Amino acid sequence: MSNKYYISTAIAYTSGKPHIGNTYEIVLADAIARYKRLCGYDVYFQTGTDEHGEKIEQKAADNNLTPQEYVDNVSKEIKNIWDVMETSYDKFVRTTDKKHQKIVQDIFKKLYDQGDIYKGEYKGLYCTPCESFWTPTQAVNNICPDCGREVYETTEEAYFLRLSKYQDRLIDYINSHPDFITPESRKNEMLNNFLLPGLQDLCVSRTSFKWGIPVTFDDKHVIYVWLDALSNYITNIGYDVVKPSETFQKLWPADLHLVGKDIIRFHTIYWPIILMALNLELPKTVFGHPWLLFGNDKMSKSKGNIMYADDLVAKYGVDAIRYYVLHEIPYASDGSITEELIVSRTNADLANVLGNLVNRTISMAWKYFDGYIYKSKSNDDLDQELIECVESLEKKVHQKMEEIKVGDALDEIFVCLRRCNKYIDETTPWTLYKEQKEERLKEVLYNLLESIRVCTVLLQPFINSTCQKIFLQLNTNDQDLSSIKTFGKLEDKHRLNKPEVLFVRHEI
RNA sequence: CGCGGGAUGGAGCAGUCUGGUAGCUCGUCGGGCUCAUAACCCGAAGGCCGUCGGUUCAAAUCCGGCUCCCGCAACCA
Repeated sequence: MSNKYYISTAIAYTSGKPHIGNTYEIVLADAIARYKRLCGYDVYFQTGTDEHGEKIEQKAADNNLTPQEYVDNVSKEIKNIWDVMETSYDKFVRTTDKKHQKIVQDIFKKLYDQGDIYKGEYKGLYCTPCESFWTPTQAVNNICPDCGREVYETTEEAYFLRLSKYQDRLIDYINSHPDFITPESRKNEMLNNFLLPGLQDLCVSRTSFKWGIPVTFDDKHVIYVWLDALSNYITNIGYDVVKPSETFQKLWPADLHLVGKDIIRFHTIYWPIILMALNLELPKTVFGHPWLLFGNDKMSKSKGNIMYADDLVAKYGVDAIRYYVLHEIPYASDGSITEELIVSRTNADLANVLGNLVNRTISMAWKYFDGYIYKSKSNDDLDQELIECVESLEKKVHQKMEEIKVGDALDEIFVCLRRCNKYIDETTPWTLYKEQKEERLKEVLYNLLESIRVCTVLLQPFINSTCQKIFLQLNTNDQDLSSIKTFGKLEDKHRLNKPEVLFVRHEI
């Protein structure tokens, strides 16, 4: 029984620097990947960049670079942002990798040979800057609905993927696998808008530009985006049209594809059909996550409301930004980000609830016992209430994470942290100290420190750096899930390190 | 009548499936405490749960009409 877990993000398009909304996905994937590792899974976490297409060709030309030089730069920039966000991907793939290109060519040929790809003609209204075709109802008055520029009637010889052939199989699959597309509203969209009315075949090649993977048997054509980009999920883990590797056998099918809601269609219709045509299993779950809006508006350069992850991290710290995006996007509806919101969220949760709790508790341990802690066996009602809250936490977090409700999982942990702050006021350690109730004071501090430790163990997937700082202050190596199965892992007569402020408060 | 999601105290959300004193975070006001990062804890004010009608002993919750907002609507990262 393999306990592998294969999680992916969509690969980022190298048309420019990704903004905080684009960066959300990698952070979300990272939190899930780290959580699964904490749970003992053998996790494989893949991300990367999608580097072909006409838009890239033009951008490169605008910058007086070759397309390869251009994507090398942007891919590096994207990878850097992923690193700034402290994401723990196992592999960063690029669609310009030789190996990927070769296997995509093999896949294209295989599908052609077996009749799933055929040569035809594409006719439609095309917007060159947007690199996209539009239907007459979309492009009213021949104006591109996306950029407002004029579209032109174009006819192009092209290869098509026979989607209709697999349509009924896919509908059955979706209906019999309720977890395949989440959230459920996305599933309905796919079924009602595309599958049930009947699929048109998908155009999978272009002759209008060169920057793409060539079709081996017809050199006018390059392979168009989706067959190239989607295949990254298998080409980088050892897929081969003749003999897939052992690694591939172990890792495929993927457990979770994380994608933006804008490209859910490609991942839940085109990709499954490509896989069916290759006679491969389908990924277990595709999650179409919502977006991060600036206030109520979509982030865009023309609106001038773009926020970049690296700028925000420089200003507020990586965990403040990770916490913000993970907490703020509920599950099915879009989230919102502004600097004011970041500041108030950071102050309220990270500085006031978490940071201050850790600081005041460790400060008391130093003030009253010179940094030593003493294990107790307390049975006070107040203690029991706190301990129950802490002992039930892992299960609650687990449930939320299984549903990919990361913000809710964080909320559960913060309920416990708030409970700790309340416990301090209930037990008033400073009074115990004055009244020289030393044994009780030891108990209270122990319960607090152990509660903090448990919460910290569970916070690791989300804000790892901060958790490492807390563990250092607690001076403990008990950081894995097995250490929180029973309350009371911190050892008797253990000595803490000095307290240090975890999050400074910001002014708006 | 294209499909789907939503409308809950000042803001953001949960609760709706499985009807029965409307809950959480932030904000406001009052109080407490002093270990701590002007933080923490307690209390209060503030909602006819979008609207109209129906079912029921009882509706935020079930059924129907209406209004408004949002997503999707095919080769767009």
